[in-house]
Amino acid sequence: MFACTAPGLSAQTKVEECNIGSRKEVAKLAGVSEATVSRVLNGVGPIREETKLKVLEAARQLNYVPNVLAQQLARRRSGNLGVILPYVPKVKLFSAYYFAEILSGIGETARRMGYDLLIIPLSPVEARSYTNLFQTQKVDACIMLGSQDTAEERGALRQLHEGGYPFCLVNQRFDDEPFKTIEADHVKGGQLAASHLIGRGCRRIAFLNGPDAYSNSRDRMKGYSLALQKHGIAMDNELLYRGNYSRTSGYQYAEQLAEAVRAGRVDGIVAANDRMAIGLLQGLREHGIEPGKDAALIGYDDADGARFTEPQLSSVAVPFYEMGEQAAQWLLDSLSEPGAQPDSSASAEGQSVQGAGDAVRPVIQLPVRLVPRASSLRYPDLESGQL
Amino acid sequence: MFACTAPGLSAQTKVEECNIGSRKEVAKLAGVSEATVSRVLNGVGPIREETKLKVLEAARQLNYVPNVLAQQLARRRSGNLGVILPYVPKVKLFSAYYFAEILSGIGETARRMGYDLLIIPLSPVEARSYTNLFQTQKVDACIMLGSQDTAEERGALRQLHEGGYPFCLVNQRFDDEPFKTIEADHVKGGQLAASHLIGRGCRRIAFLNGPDAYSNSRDRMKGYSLALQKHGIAMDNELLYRGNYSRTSGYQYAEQLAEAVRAGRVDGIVAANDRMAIGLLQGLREHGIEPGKDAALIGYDDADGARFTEPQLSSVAVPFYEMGEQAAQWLLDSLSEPGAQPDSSASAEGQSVQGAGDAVRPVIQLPVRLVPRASSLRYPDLESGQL
DNA sequence: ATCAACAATGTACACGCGTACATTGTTACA
DNA sequence: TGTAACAATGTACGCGTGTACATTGTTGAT
Repeated sequence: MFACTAPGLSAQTKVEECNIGSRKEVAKLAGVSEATVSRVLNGVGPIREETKLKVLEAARQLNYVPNVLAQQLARRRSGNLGVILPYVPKVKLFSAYYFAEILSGIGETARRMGYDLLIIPLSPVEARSYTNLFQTQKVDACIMLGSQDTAEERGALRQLHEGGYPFCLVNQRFDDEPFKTIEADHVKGGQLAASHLIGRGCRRIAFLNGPDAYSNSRDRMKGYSLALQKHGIAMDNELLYRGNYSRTSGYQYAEQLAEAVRAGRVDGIVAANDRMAIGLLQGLREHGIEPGKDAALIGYDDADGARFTEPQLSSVAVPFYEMGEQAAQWLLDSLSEPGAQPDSSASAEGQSVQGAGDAVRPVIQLPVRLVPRASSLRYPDLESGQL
Repeated sequence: MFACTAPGLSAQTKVEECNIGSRKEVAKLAGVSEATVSRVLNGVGPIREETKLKVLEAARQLNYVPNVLAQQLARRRSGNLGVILPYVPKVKLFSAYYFAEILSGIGETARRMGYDLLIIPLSPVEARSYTNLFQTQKVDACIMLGSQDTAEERGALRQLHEGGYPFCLVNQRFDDEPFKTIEADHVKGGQLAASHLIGRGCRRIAFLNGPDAYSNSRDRMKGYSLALQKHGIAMDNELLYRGNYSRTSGYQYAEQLAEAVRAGRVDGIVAANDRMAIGLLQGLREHGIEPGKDAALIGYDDADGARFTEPQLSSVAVPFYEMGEQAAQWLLDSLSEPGAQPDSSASAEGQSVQGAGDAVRPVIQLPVRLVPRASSLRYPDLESGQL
């Protein structure tokens, strides 16, 4: 009847029983009560060694595996760590370096801590309510990727926080909100990028930024402007461009920027991520501008692709993998803390926000690192008019 | 007491009750039995319109959300689609174009069909037993990514199949096994790649392949050799190289291949994936060989990076996203089929293998597509000795 | 000898849901 | 008018665990 009665194939693994025995059968075979079986398998309470062995042997013999679903119900814990992926039209999220790295970090940590990863791609249609996710008990905690600072999102997250549900944002900070957040020091990153170009002799530095709905966009902008200010270079609004972090959106500015470089109005470009930078780099070359020579170009993220281009793309490395690791670690640690009432952390952190303190704001910032490559070499002696 | 009693913040969303009411409370408020509540919410059996409204109103008022854990237990279905990720040392899997695309496809389809994605990264230590996953009821079905053809893996999958657990392999075929499989036509792909180079005038075509543990490696090899044979070019074992699909492993052969090109022993190179091709491309250029000019180079997969290089990399596009979609679709469809006994498909397909038939082998093959770019241009007039 | 303390185990129930079966009220048709 | 069919709902139980509490047997101190 069952497949395990199939003939010859794979005598490799001897399966003594094929259908999954339940706890009851184990108890009967071992000659003890179900409770004892449970205790043995969970290592709870004092058990006579002999009994323990009997139970374990019976379990082995029946090929017993506890039903996780039932455990979850009884324990009122799913053992799942949710990962929310935003819906971005026409973009395959996993394919973005950024997401892929963070997910890897989360996945590894979750595995180590005995949690499973429940991936939840947001639907484009349904209203954004995260509480539902927790109410159904599908997840014990949740990590939000790629969320944007919109009123709707802010509201949904507040509701979550007020409900005392543990969650953590990665690479997106909501100012004036007490949300757990892991991010990188993008102000510093923007500063590093711009300062690097300045150090290479650039004085007219364009900045191709991404949407302001991302705190990291705003942070990089701040860093860029700090760097200029520090070196006594005036900000020029004409040199600020806005893309959407796609390669295409970088490519689209190529003509305009090539013209500006040729006219001597731009001698260096900071792009807010590598995808845009790569698109831009290719476009510039098509328009006869050689990055690293006619103008310096630096990207951001230090994605794989930065090493594929010609010339190779200077960038700012962001520890996405580590950010994922830490987010998961932090969140899962907080679950096993003493005051693990869903309420506790909410109210505690609420205090720190109500009060003066920014000190206790639950935001962890990881450092970024400049990665200079050929695209930002730029020989100052080849200024403009060279072509 | 609860966080929802917090003051001012976010009057945005009125939550009438904060703690999750259970079915019992809804029943009481609506003045019906729990069974009726259940029926209304699941749309089962005939219900009087008036009762239905009463129940729905009560549920709304109590902010009732069914406990998924309990549903899963009662229904004996988790509603989770498992995705097994192999453990590859030092490789962040999500970051591979290949995985990212497939996962996106799976994710989208799963979402559409009401399933959640349970990501299961294999641990490096524990023995490879997949049955446990099903026995614990964590997943209803499972998609295997990146599995290799080893004795251990074969055994584990057989066990799964014999247990009647529904699973599906993606981009990896186990010959002589009745496993559900979605792959691409890599024989054709290898043929396309090699034929393309031949069409561009190449006659001494090196092949940088990946490990033979992957069926797609073997298939491409077959395609490569078919193409040569078809054009009357003799196979030369000296021209076969073996990498591990990493960029580094491509880079490592650069010196050797540059030398061969220079010596006129090689005028075209097929690489079995883009990562190796990109590493190779960069290495070749460092050694003074210009792909697309001194020799033709073509990669495989048509990853993002293929458009980043200089010259841009010719490649063979593989519909990874669609493969993910179809795998998920197929698997989830099969769950709701009439003969949805875990046993049925196993025995049925077992037949087809015991018998003569290869016709019913549950393998779906998707087409691949040549994507010519600059790296395979190669002007025949610049044969060898040009440098 | 008595009784407290404790080890070891069994009994009983809760977890929150789905659903088979029983029950009641209504309709239609003989 | 009797009855079969059916609509609408309630009752009762199973899903497979975890665990509080009860029970029994043993030990050690009084």
